[in-house]
Amino acid sequence: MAKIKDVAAAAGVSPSTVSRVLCNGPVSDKVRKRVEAAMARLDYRPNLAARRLRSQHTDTIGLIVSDIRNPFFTAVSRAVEDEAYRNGMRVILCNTDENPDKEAMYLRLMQEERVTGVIFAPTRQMVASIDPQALGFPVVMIDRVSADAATDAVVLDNRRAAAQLVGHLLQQGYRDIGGLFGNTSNTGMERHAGFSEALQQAGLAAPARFVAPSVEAAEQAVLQWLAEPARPQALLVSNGVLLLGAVRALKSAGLHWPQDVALVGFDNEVWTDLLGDGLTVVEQPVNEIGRTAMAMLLERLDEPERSQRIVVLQGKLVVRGSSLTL
Amino acid sequence: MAKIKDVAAAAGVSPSTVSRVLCNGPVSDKVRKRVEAAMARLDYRPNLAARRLRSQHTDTIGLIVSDIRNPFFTAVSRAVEDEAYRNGMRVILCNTDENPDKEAMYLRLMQEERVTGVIFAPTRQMVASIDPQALGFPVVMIDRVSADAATDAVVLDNRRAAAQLVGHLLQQGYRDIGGLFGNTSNTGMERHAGFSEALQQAGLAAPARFVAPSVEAAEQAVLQWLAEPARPQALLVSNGVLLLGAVRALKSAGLHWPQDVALVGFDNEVWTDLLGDGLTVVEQPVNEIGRTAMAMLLERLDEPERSQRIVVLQGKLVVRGSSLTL
DNA sequence: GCTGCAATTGAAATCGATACCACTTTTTGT
DNA sequence: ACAAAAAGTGGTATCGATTTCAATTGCAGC
Repeated sequence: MAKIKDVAAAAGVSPSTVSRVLCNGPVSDKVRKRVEAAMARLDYRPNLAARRLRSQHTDTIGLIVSDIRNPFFTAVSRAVEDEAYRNGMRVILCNTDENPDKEAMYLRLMQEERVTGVIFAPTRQMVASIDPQALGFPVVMIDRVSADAATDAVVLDNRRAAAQLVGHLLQQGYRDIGGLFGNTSNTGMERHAGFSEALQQAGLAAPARFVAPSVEAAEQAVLQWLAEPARPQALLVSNGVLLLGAVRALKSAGLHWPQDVALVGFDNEVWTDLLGDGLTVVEQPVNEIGRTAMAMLLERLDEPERSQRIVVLQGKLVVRGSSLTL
Repeated sequence: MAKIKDVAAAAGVSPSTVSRVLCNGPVSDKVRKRVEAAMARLDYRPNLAARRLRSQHTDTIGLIVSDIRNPFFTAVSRAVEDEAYRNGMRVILCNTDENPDKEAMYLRLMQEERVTGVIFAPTRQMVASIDPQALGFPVVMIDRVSADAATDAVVLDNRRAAAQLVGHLLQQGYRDIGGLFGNTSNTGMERHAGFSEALQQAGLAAPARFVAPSVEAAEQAVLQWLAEPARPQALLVSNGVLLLGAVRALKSAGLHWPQDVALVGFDNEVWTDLLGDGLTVVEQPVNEIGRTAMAMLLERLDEPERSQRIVVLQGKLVVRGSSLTL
């Protein structure tokens, strides 16, 4: 494979000049044309490893999520990647499966890659221990931040979104409302907080359960809950994965919404409006989350010393049949 | 950030020795311990760019798909990434949006990255023009290969799968069967071939339509088709994305399956068993596809001269309510 | 105690680009 | 027309690791 020296020889110039052509440095048009012709003739491809080593910038960002198969992360990833490539950056994607060991391992990998920055959806254990200073690159957290995080972040207004769902259920006449939340992420905790507050303000109890963030765990929990005598009239479910589990549970128990139990949740996944009269959900602005995270990372790189910033985005309540009046 | 020289100085050895510790070369236990202590003390992280440049292997593979938001590719990607990381390799993910220009651009990027190999789901236009020799790295194609491809490949037995669906519909008593296929991928073409053959063998017509691979295009096409007087009794839809469009179309037209029209398709997405009595589909072995593709890439790297190999996997017919007897 | 071989270690070259500096040529201003 | 500034070009050092080769050490066998 041709290298810069070969191109230089073929074009009758120095390697420096070829490099300048590559980087849009000052080169006369005549020479630039000759060099470009030589590159084309030799089918030259600059070696990015060499370039990164010498120039000390990798133009690469890390994107660390729990599981790309979660449609929320799929959508966010896609938005991040588009925005990254648009800015001439590469993305390294990592799945942690909510496993703090994997998180640590991938953060280490990011250091070895000398990434320019990282966009990270951390588990609850990890949130507080992320220190961009020690890591050596800026971090933008998404989806699961707490107030004590030391980085920029893009989050949904989880409390408010949960409260909105509760408010909607109250307005529809429901009083016995249960909440199901993921136990590994801060997001679950915040949604739980919003859920509790809203119900307490209404003077109602706020029975909540916490499960591992998997379809199966949610399905089992819901099955069990609905089999109990004190079954809630309505169920609020904290994210799309758990919501799928809840739907499966209702289906296998032969229960229907909203007659047997009303169901509301988070994440406007493609199937939520196909089921019966549709599921009422809070839709997250997934594209905006991804785009914003990438934009914040770029801004931070531009201006490393600016103060920490947290962008809070609002969800959109999408009312469908699963939460109608009894 | 500490470099190998600093570690060497701290441990009182030469950089060569540190490098040997890093690469499990021959080092005495005593020295190895000292070096490892020094690394830990300095929080040393090897610079992968430097390592790649010098060692001439990047341990990185490219994964080029049309859109990670397509659940089929999501699942395959995840499998590829797991298998890659398990073998100490990094993955660079690219979305081409079925756009040949983007495909070319990303292949070029892969050359600049000096990737070890690429796993690629190409558009129909691209399939024949991929030449691993010219590219400089081995390629394993997935999902959309034709007989004239010059690379290793992992594919579903698309003809047979389509024929299976048709056979199932025939057995259930359907005779007017229409097919909807994506017009950008070879996969669509093969499924169409299997569909046509099966119907011709039964002495029946095989009306088929081709659309852009998007939910919207499929929805519109199905709406229009079902509004025509010569509406088919059953519809076979070529992949999960189009299937979603078809479901939306039926819903908005107020039609029900299987009474108004039977519906079968590809890709066992999470929502296919939640709708009514469920959708009959062929499930692709997504994990196996990803794992196998990665494994084939590794084998090819191990043995560059071995003859081209195509692994054909079988889909699994999952019968549900959408295709029951009239 | 000496020889020979294997196991360790170090010195220096190298991977392929960019950065920096110095030098030449061209352009600009007066 | 001349000085000063700007533009264009080449030479060389350098990024941070691995690799190669040579040198040293340790140890077994006699």
